[in-house]
Amino acid sequence: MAKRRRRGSQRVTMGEVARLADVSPSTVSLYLRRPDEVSPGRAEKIQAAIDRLGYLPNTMAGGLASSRSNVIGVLVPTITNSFFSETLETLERHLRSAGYQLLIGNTEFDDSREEELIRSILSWNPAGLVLTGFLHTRKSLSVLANNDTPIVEMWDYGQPGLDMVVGFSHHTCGRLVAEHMLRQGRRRMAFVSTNFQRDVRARDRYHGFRETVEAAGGTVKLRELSGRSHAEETGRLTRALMQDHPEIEAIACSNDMVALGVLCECQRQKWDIPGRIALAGFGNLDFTTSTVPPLTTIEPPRREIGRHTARLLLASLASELPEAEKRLDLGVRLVERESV
Amino acid sequence: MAKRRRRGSQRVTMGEVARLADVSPSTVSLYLRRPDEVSPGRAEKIQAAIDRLGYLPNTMAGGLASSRSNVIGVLVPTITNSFFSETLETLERHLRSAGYQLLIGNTEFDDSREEELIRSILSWNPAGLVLTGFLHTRKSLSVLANNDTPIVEMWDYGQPGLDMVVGFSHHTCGRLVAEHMLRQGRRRMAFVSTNFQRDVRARDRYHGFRETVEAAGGTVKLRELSGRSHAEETGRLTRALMQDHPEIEAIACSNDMVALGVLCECQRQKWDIPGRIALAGFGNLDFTTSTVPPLTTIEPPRREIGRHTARLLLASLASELPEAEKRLDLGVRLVERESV
DNA sequence: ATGAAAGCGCTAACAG
DNA sequence: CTGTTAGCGCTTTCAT
Repeated sequence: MAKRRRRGSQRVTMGEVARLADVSPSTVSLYLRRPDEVSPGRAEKIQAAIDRLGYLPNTMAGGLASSRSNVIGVLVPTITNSFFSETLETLERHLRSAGYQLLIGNTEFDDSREEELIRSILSWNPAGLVLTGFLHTRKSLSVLANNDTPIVEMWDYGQPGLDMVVGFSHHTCGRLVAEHMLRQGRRRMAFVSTNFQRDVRARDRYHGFRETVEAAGGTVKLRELSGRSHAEETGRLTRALMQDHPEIEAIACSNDMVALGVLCECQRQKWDIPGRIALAGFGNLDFTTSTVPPLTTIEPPRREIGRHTARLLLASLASELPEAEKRLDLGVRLVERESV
Repeated sequence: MAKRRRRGSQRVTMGEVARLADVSPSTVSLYLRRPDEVSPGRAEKIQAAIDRLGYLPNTMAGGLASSRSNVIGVLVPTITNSFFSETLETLERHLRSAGYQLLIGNTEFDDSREEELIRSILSWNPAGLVLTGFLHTRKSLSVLANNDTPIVEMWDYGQPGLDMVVGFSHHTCGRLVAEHMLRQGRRRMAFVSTNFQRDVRARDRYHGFRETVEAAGGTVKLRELSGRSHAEETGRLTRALMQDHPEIEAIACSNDMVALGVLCECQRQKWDIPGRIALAGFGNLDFTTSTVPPLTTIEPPRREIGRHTARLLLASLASELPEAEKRLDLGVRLVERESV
């Protein structure tokens, strides 16, 4: 049944629909875009022809002719991470219901890959572009400058940005955790983190943490994983950390997965949390409510970022976004549970 | 500097490059596609013009003219799930290096959304299509039948499929866990699962588990979450389960996140694992090595699915795939740790 | 090796 | 409300 025409792009064209419905192609086109501007009788015949032939419009032809597209490019460091993937999911939902298609690119925390992806996405003539963070290569910047596509930089806040910004301050996250631990009387602290090279935002959180702790007269030992959060390495690092610095009273982690690794190691070593040691994460992942003890963490506005990014993009596309509303700090919230 | 032409699709065209390089547009086109078929001198001038103007080819125009595209559509139930997202990441890497762009769609475990997405992706005239599983609406099937796009159905195995298949048997996963538990002398079992409606594959694992246990004279109590794995609900369900059926000696979970919830609840209730109760998950997520005790689980070939899906697609696109190699069972592996 | 010409399938004025 | 007429920016024969 299938496989009739090899290399057969779109099988049935608008022209064929038009012929079958006995109207002109432009009427079909109009019907597809603004159905109620076509007389009911013809509309019906056109729809019948479409169904009969199984017609699917050719997006490329449409895009070329109208010189605009319903594509929105989104670049994230990795989709293998519930932070970004939940943002993506929300973004997709909102944008799709407005008729847009996401073109998702994985930069793998690599600026030059981002550059390549920006080019590749721009060549689709996208209606909008969403990037993660403020860090882009000089070349990316110049490509972007030559382009009037609306851009949202998300998941970060605090720098001017290229166009629109939707995020929050990671520095503040670190500060909030530090303040909370200090309040509980802890002074000797450590920060266990995924690799800073991979994740610049983890570094910002670290800086916020360290500055706050030190300003209060405390100390911070840093332990950086070699890559993404890896459970075994986290355990090993934690063990070594506690051996080298048995005085440590609190550990802040760059994210909840790392914190889970630390927590398990503490269970294993019978270091009571929060008696012997306090522990905090970042992300408020689902499991943090159920660990023993439940994990104190930071709730980042993952889905809100998606929602507002979509909103700003759509407003910008409709030229309805005043300059003053182009930057949005969504803020974060400390979730106090029992581990600190 | 920026914002010159509003609604200005592509700023610089191939024609302008051609003019600046003093060649014809078709030579530029040729240079872009097969650089070594133009004379070195002109090639150089063309490249200079491209750089000078910051030319980016218009993908839509190219696609329309050649009536083929470098798009490959991928439909997954959710990207918010490391199973699919790792497959996606791998798939993307392999396909991108072959010059393809992924168009990713989220079906949200909803057949009719899948149908809509299939149409939407097909309208891009994609070079290939990747779907998750075998379950599609009748309409999706008929749209697909009218189309000669290569299709891979992934993450499942055991049915004929539409074209190519890359996956593994979820039924086998359930069986492997059951056999392992039976071997350890357990008979009274339970299966705690994410919602079957959302995840048909979890149901297959359950069936594999149940059939094997019952064939050996054991029993299986089923507890189904109302949605995706939710830590609090998992804890609640586990507590109730153990209260209603204190005789239970082993719990198999539909995935590792659920297992983590159960494990934490057991810690909380001081039910020794595996002494009082054995526990197994599915997924071999990173944290499973570090929990106390480490979690026995099933390793699904997440990244292999991505790799082989890319391989089959590419081979099929090059018409180099014999019928016999269109179906691939990647198998799974039981990872025995200390929780069973 | 290069260029001229003819579209790809659709949209967007415009005229009726 | 409907049809005619031009393209959108590129690729692809086919000559040269």
